[in-house]
Amino acid sequence: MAISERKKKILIAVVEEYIRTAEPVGSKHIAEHAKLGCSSATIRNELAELVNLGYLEQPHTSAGRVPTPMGYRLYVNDMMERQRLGMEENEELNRRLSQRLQKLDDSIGEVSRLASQLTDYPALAMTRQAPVTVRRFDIIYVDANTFILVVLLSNNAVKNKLVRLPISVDASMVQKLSTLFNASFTGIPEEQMTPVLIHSTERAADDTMGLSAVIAAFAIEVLSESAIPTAVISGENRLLSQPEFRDPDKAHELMSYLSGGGHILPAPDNLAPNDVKVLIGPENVAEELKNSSVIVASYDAGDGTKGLIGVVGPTRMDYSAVAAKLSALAAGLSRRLGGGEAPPEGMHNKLIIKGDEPDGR
Amino acid sequence: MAISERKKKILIAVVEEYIRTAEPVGSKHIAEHAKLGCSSATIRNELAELVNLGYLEQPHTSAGRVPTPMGYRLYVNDMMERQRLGMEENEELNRRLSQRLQKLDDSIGEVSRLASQLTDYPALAMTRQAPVTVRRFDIIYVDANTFILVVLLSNNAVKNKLVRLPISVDASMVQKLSTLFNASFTGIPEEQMTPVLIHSTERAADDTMGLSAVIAAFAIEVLSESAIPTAVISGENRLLSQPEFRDPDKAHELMSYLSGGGHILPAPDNLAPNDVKVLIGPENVAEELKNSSVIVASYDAGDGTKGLIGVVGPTRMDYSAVAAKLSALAAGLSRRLGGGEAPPEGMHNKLIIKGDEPDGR
DNA sequence: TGTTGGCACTCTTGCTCTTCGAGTGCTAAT
DNA sequence: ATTAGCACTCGAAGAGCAAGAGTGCCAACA
Repeated sequence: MAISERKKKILIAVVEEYIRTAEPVGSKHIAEHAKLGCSSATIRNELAELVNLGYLEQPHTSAGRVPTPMGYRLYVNDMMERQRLGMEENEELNRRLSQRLQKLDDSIGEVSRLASQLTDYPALAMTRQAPVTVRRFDIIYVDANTFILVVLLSNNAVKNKLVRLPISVDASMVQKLSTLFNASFTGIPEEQMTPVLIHSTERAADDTMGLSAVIAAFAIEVLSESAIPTAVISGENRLLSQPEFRDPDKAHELMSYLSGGGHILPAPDNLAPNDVKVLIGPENVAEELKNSSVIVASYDAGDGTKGLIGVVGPTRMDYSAVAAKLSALAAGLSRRLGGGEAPPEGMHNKLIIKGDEPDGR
Repeated sequence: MAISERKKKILIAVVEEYIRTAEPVGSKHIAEHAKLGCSSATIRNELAELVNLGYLEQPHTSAGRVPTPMGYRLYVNDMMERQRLGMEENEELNRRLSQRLQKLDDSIGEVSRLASQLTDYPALAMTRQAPVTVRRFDIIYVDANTFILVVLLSNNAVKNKLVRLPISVDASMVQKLSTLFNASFTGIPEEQMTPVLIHSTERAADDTMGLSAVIAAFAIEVLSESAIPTAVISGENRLLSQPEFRDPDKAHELMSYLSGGGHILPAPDNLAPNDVKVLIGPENVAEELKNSSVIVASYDAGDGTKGLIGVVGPTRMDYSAVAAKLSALAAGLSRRLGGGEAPPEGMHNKLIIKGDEPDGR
């Protein structure tokens, strides 16, 4: 159903004013500020119709109007100015982004923090790995009781583990095992690392001390860790600056749901890279999010790995600004992490450096 | 100044009841519940004196009494029942602890989360590394354009990085560099990895492609990363369930201070391992914490690395229970991470609560 | 001297009642 | 179709009031 041009303008005025002030918007205000050439009475009539159509509602009879989720949806779909970040702003963003990605660990956490800082809402970042395999095993012999396992994964991540043994092993055994594992454990998914396979490797190497089991266990652990998507949320406290969360119970409910992890973000794959998706109020599946909105952008980290950056806020959220920022952020990430083609702007990183992971224990 | 036995009992009653209910405690209640053989009038007299002495205060003339920071301090120093965790509870704790420490990465984050879950307050964990050095370099040659840098640090952590080069290198060069770095870059602190040293290595290896610089940069990066203490906070949202943070502004203030990082915890070293320290209200240095209390336990992660686990809450905090839990957690961590000698599982170390000068200002 | 019952006093909390103002819906005039 | 005008509604804010909890103090008592 098409609605008149004037209704659109009025709806826009209500949504944007409400986003700005969090107060119900009255007809008088619109008449004065949105420059349509008509009086508040006319606008009152229009507003009444918009309420009938379901785009607006009033908290009580003698208050101004507030957008419904349906109203926001119409606004987002058809009317929203698709903001673009200014040049300086974009550069600033990219500067901060590359600064953070240099950190050794936890780049996903850094991304999440950055998104939250930029938008001033709680933000959430996750990556979902395409199924990975081990591309290569290395075993560094440190001393008779100690060696370091290093595996290079198909997504170019490197994982390692320091292994200490109660008994001593000689270097040749380690060498032999390394060769065997590279022969039969590379390129296969976790499920195929069966006890049978492990056992046969053990025999082939004359390994009486269960080293094969240790190595295989590590491989399996690494692969299964990579399979579960990791999500990091940050900036939860920013919720509290929103007037709709002045009620500590509401705030607490949502915040503990958020800290619970990343069931928040929608299906990971059905988003084209650099696409931005908006979920308004009841459009969210989770009960806890029915009064909130979520904006998600996806990026492509190369090697089939997809990532999402999302932001959570009240339905009265600055969709336009947040969408623009997330979109720019996702684009920046895709550019930096994504497939081989070198980033156009990156004169400074001659070497393309890809992740690592510490271990410690 | 010594105060009478009865005053002590009354103070204890007030503190514990207030901790439980967050409501000012009246004389009648004490007369009925704390079984001293005297009437509410007597208690009123005693309460008035305790107010004069500065241990209690009343929000307004006709309300019950509430402990002052000084009152809490006296309670914590002299009167608190040193709680000990029950056997089952302790086992449960250790079970959950070892479960979490198995995770590949981010064990400090897991510790922080566990502490927060156990105590139901926001928790913070950090480690401060003793100065580390590289114990060993390994360079895994993957292909002509790619190799993996692996360094083993003096604290047994292993760090790695995948390096891709725009040009090709042969394996022998990599081998040579590896030997050279092991000869001159191991066992030295970051400051001694000077451009001069790097340059001389470069010449010694006939390295015209700046590989030495890449490797040295990685070593420096790793060492400097290890030097900065990392702190992870979690469970901030639990603040919101405390009545004293029903005011969203107060909650927001503290929460954003907390997410800001770990300036919260006090001097890291002057705590003996497994010691517990309590900072009450104004005893905290940070302005934002003057109305809150902090309980910290330290543990020894071996190799000179110290760690802290802390919990933040309102001054009306269950000092006894939280101190017991943190102490048990710290003991568990020391046992698992710490140097060779493992304290026997069952016997827990003596719980020492270290007082602070009640001066505050 | 320390303890206790009693009583007047104080101050918060929760309630109702009122006022005020913003914003509406409707009607009649343009 | 628009507009001015007006009566009406409803929430927010404040005043006033009663109830209740808890105190401080005094006089009596062991």
